[in-house]
Amino acid sequence: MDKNPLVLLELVERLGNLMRAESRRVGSEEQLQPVHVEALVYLSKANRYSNTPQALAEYVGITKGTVSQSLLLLDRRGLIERYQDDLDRRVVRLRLSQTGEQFLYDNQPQHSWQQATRNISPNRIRNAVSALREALTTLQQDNEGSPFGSCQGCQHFERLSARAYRCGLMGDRLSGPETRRICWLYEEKGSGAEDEEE
Amino acid sequence: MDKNPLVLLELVERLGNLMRAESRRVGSEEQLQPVHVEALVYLSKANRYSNTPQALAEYVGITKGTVSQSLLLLDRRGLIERYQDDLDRRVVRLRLSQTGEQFLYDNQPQHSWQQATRNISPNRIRNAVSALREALTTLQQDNEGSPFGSCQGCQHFERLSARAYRCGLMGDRLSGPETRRICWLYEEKGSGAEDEEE
DNA sequence: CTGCGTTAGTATCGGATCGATACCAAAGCC
DNA sequence: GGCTTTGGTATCGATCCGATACTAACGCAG
Repeated sequence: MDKNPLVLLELVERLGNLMRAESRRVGSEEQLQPVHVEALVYLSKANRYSNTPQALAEYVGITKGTVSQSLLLLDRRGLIERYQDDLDRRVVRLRLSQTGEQFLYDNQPQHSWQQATRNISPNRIRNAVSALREALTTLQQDNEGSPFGSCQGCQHFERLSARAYRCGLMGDRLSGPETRRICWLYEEKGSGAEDEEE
Repeated sequence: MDKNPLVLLELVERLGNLMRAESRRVGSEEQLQPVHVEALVYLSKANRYSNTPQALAEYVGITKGTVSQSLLLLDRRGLIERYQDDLDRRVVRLRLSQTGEQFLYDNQPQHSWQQATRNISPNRIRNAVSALREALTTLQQDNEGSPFGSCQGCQHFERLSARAYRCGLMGDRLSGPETRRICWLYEEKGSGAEDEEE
């Protein structure tokens, strides 16, 4: 009786479908497609290494060409701002505009989810998170995809002092809040060797 | 620090995106879109109450018109069969054809997921399933959506004897395997009062 | 600095999804 | 028989999405 993993898959897919429908509902009054809402939510959580079209494309799983179109639309609507990177003038950096922030604040795409999970004990949620995180990590490795994660658990993360952090890969100082955002350079803390217990 | 639910949402959405990408990959050689693969997988798990275009539409979260198109395509390709219901001649019943079964068997859309979850202990998976199931139930209630579930946990499920089951709502006898398929008439067993422990 | 390969992003095109609307046929109910 | 409701289908227009080709900037070698 080892079909519990498939049951889990079914739940994940179905919840994903429902939340996509929710994105559709939220965006419909502003004529936004689900993928646009997803992009806005992503940008609200991206850090300085992941706020580019490329990272967004990889995150949502579509090609950079398509993402480029969506970003043009969001820019025309004034929901995001695009500006050039200082060092590498090829890369475009993205951030939510004031209007974009307001849109998310007004529409709360995640509200129904928070309602739906409010009666689940923190402990069970932590357990579920840990199980799904493991599935995600393995899945990403198998697909050669980029990782996406936040500083906790990243092997490049360094703590300089009580409230000063640093990314060892890029060498940048990081603020406390920034260490909790989505990063594109995330690499699982290998802790030396792999555990291979049966 | 109660943002764990949002972390869970992020994981669910990202895993959903990855599995959708997987569906795209699986279907690409047969020129099938992700939604077609999803439909085939759904039909492989649907029971006698849920193998209709309507139920499928509700399950994947798109309109019945769109689903109708997809089903026409799958029919033309010989992956599914459509036949009329005996009692209500408006309703169309769907089932996988031999070719459709073979397609799923050859391509194993769920293979990468099973790989990704093979090292997660059954216990953690069970916990995750239970937490997500609760989220799903609440979400569906809030959205007035149909439930979708299998007989275990459904209030209409009756056990006649060791190996004989029955759906109390429809009055039909059910075989053992059928009690594990996806049903559209699922209603959560209320069990009187809710547990509200902290 | 010149040339060459690589990378980030954009533009364009065609195929396909998707929602909206209208439509048809069967069922249920007086 | 009429009337409403329900399950599916057909058509249309908007939009996404992948594929391809393209531009501009970086990096490196010499």
